[in-house]
Amino acid sequence: MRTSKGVEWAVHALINLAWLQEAPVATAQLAAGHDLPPSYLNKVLQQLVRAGILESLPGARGGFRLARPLETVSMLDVVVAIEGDEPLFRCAEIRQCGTIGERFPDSSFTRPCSVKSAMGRAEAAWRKALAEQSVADVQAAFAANTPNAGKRVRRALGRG
Amino acid sequence: MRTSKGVEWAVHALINLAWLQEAPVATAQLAAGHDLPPSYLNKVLQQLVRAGILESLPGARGGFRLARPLETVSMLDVVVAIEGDEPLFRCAEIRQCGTIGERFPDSSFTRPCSVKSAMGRAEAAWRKALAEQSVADVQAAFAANTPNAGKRVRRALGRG
DNA sequence: GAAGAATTACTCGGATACTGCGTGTCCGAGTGTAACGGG
DNA sequence: CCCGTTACACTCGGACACGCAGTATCCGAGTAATTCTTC
Repeated sequence: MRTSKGVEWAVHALINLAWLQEAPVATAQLAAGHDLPPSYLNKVLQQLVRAGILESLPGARGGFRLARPLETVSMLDVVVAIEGDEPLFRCAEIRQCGTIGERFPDSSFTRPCSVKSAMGRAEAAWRKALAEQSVADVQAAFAANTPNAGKRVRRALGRG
Repeated sequence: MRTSKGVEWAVHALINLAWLQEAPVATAQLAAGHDLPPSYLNKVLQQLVRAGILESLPGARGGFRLARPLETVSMLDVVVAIEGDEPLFRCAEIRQCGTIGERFPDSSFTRPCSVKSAMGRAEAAWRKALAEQSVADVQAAFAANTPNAGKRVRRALGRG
């Protein structure tokens, strides 16, 4: 079990787009910025568009642009946009199957499975921690580590 | 991204083994208990043995047995035993690559990646929640939902 | 010189292959049990 | 009747296929900018 690479790509792309307020950036430029396969990055960005985080502009001089400020985009929003909102732990209800499960009356299974509940509590903690961090926070931490981050990014993308 | 089925199987198997204190149980019996593929369940149980949670007894009348009481086994122990201790989010350090990454001096990357840190905080919360719940707790919750759970399991496995 | 139409170049978007891991299955090595024969 | 030996049945353990989701790629539809022609 591991998160797909798309999450890391998406967050970095969002931060880079935030440095370049307004101006749309093409997939090829963003991909070259971090040595990523352009076509696959494009698919990731499309998922962010469907989630309402980005907006796309077609045609020449087109590209992707932030649909709303990063302060309003949580890390959970990004993860859900890329990975989908399926739960990490999907209970198959095996407690109800087999020679053991059949020994219990159906009324035993009206309460949720205790294994599912335990895993669900941990997953809720994970989601909560993700929801409490905005991508803007991550951008700020990045900027704190590296001087002139915004300026460097703008120059690297030829918009400085 | 989703946890493998083996986690659910492992927890149920551990709880069932806990009802039958001492007596070793063969894979085939545990598998029949919840309608699981025996050979694959066997592989899962082997992983629990390597983690020191179960112990295996070869030969006729052999099988698997708890190596230590479930109070000392956390849900995190089970997840790590099945899924491995790899982090959920593996940072590829793409921040250092490409036209953008190359614009930053190496000294910028002595601090950990902010994206990695953000994802790591959420993962830590997940692990903490898992570590705070023992499998015995889950067993207790299961027993609270279903009357005579232990007796039913022992009868289903022919040890009643 | 200005306006409009055709052309061009560039972009996104989805349809199409490939790879790796989770899933599932099979067979062999090893061991405790039981049966059997001898004392 | 008791003990040693032999054969057996059962178990785990690891080696071998399969399928699906994540990964990666390519090509077509559509649009804005540009160019050319005409007035």
